[in-house]
Amino acid sequence: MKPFYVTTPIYYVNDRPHIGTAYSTIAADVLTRYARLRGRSARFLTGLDEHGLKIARAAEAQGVTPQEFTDRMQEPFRQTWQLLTCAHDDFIRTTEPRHKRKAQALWQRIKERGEIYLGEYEDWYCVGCETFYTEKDLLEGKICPQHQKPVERIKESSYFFRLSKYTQVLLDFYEAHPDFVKPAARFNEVKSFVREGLRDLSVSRTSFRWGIPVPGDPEHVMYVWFDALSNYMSALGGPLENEPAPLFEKFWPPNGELVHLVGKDILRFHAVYWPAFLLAAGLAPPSQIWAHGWLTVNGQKMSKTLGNFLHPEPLAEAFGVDALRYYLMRDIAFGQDGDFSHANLIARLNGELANGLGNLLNRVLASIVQKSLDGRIPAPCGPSDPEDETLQAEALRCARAAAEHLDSVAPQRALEAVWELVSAANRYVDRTEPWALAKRDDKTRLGQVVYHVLETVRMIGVMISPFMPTKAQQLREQLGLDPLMATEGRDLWPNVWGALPGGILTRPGTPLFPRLDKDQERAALERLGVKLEANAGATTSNKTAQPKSKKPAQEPTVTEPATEATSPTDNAITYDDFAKLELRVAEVLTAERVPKSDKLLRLTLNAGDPQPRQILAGIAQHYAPEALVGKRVIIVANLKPRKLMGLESQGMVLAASDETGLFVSTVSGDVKPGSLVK
RNA sequence: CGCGGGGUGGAGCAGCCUGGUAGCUCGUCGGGCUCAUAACCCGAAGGUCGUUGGUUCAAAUCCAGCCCCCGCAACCA
Repeated sequence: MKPFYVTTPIYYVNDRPHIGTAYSTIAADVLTRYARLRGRSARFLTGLDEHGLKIARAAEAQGVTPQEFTDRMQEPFRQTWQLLTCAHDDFIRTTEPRHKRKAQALWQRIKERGEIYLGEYEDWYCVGCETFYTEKDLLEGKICPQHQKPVERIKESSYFFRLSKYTQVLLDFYEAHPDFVKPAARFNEVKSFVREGLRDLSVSRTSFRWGIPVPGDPEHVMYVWFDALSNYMSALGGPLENEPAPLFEKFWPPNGELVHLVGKDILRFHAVYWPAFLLAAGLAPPSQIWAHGWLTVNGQKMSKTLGNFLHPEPLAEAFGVDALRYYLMRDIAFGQDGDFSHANLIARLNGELANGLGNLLNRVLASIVQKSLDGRIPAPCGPSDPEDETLQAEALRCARAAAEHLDSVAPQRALEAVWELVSAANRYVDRTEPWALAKRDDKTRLGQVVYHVLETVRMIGVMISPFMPTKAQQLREQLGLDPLMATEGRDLWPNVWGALPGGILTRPGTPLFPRLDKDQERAALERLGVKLEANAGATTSNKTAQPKSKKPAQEPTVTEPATEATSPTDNAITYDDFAKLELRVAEVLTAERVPKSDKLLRLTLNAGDPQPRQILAGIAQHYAPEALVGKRVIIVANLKPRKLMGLESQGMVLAASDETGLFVSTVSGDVKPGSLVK
C-alpha cells in the first residue's frame, strides 16, 4: 500500500482558526490516524500562507515588519491544532527559507521548460497604493477606493504561465482519473470550467514586495497561488534538485498517495492550476482533491457582522475536545455543506457518547466485572450461544463497514457503522442479562457474556481512536490495556475476534463521557454566549409543536462569542481612540431601496452639513424605507467614504442586532440634527 | 436568464445515478428491565416524498415547467 500524504489548505495567517478551519484540520488528522492504524505510512501537513499585500499592510499598521507580524500571528494556529489533538507531522509557513527556495525551484523548472514567459499585465493602477485594481473594485469614475484619486490604466510587466496550453491536457487527465476530484458534483464544476477554455495566468506581480522573489528577476514576486500551492511540495523537500529529498520521493505521487483536503471555495486552484503547474514541471499531480462544504452555525452563515464566527477553543473547553471532534465528523456529511448546531452537538454527546458508548462500558465494567469477577477480564472465548454469534458477527461486519467508509473518506458513515455496533452490544447485554447470571452465580456463562461485551468494546475503542484519540486511550486504560501503538506494516484494525487477553485487571474510572444534565447544558451554552431561543426538537421534550418557521427561530442562536464579550477591559481603547470617532445625530430625509440590492437602503440625511449626506445602510431586510424617514439616528460622521453598489456611502448608521432582528439607533428627545454624540 | 445546494412522518437526514412494499437518528406514546451515566431493550403512532404535467405496467427515483428555502459571488462601513 502506498504511503499516504494528506494536506489541509494553508490558512491565511491574518485570520484566526475558526470552526471551518478546525473542521478541515480535524478531518486530515482523522484520516492520518486511520492510515497509521492500518499499518500504513502516513504524513499530515498543515501550515500558513504568510505573504501578500494584506499582511504587509497589517504589519505596517502595527509598526512591525511583516515577518515579525506573521511570527506572532502563527501562534494561535499552532496552539489550536495542539489543543484539538491534530498531530500534524509538519507545519509549513510560506515565509520559511525552505519553502521559498523550493517554490523558486519549481518556478525555475517550469520556466526552463518554456511554460513561463514574460508578458504584460494590464489593469487599473493607483500610484498612491502602488496597487492594481480590477474594474469592479473601483469607485464610480475610476477612483481608487483607498485614496479617492483617479487610477490609471497601466501595463505592468508580468510573468505568465501558459495555462491555455493545458486546457486539453487537463481534460484528458480528468478523463483518465475519474476520482481526481470528490465529490463528483464538484468535479463536474471543475470540468465545465476548464471546458470553457483557459487563459494564460499571470503569475507574478511587481506592485508589492511581500512575497517570494521570482528567480532571476527580483523585481517580481510570485503570484500568491503559485507561492501557496507549492507548499505541499516544498514541505517534503521537493522538487528534487541536487540535494536528496527522501520525504518527497517517498510521499509524492506516483510513489505516494497524495490527498488535498480543501474547502469548496479554493477547489479551482487545486484542481486546475495546481495540476497544470505540476504537469508543466514534469511532476505528478496529486492523487485526489477532496472538497468539503461550508459550515453554517445554527442555520446561519458565519459572518463578521453577526459576530457569530465560531472558534473551536471555547467549544472544546465546554464539551471536550473529543466530543467536538466526534460531533464534527459524525454530524456533517463530508463533502456537503453542513450546519454546526450546539443543540445537535449536545444531543449526540448525550445520546451517542454518554448513553450509548460510555454507559455500555460502565454498566459492565464498573459493576458486574468488579462485583462478580474480581475486576478481571474473563478468559477469551468464542460464541456458545446464538446471542454470542449475533454479536460477534455484528462486530466483524461493523468493523468492515467502518473501514470501507473511511477508505472512501466518509467519516460520518464510518462512525454510524461503529455506533450500530454500540447498539448491538447494548442489546446483547439486555438479552443475556449478566446481572441475573451473577445472582445465580453462573460464573461460566457470566464470563462468556462479559468477555463478549468487553471484546466488542475493545474493538470499538480501536475504531474510534482516529476520531477520539484521547477517549480511546482512556477506554483502553479502563480495560487494563496498554496504549494502542500504531506500527508501520501492522494492521491494528479489528478484523478477528478474541484479541482481548483474559485475566488482566481492569481499572474502571470516571464515566468516559459524562452526560450533560439540563443545568450543565444551560451553563455551557451560556458560557458560549449561545441562547436557546425556543426548544429545539432534538434536545428537549417540549410537547407543544413548534410552528413551521425559518430555521433560526427554532435553533439556538449565537449572540456574541463569550470570549469577546465577557471582559470589557480586554480590548479597551483609550479616550483618545474614542475621540477619533465623530458621532452625530442625523435626521433621515429620504430613504429608498437600492435597485438590485437585497440589503442596502440609500438614505439621505441631515447631519448638520450644508448638503444632505448620502449613506448606504445594510438594513433593507429589517426596515421599510418609509419607516425611517423623519427618524433621528446616530451616525459615524467621519468614516472614510466607500462605494457600495456604485453609490458612495458617506458614513455609517449605527444599529444593534440580535437574534430577533436589527434596530437602528435613535435618540430620545428632539435633538437638533448635527449634534455631536458623546 | 450569474454559480451551486436543497425541498421525504414533529426535527435532522438517507434513498434518487442503476424506477418496483418509503429507511435511519432524535422526539412523542405504550411496555419491559433494574447491571448502568434517570442510562439500556422492545413495540406503536405519525409521510398522497414542494407543485403541475409527461414517460412507463409501475415514479420519491427518469423528463419538462413552476413555486419556495439555503449558500457563494456582486451590495454587510
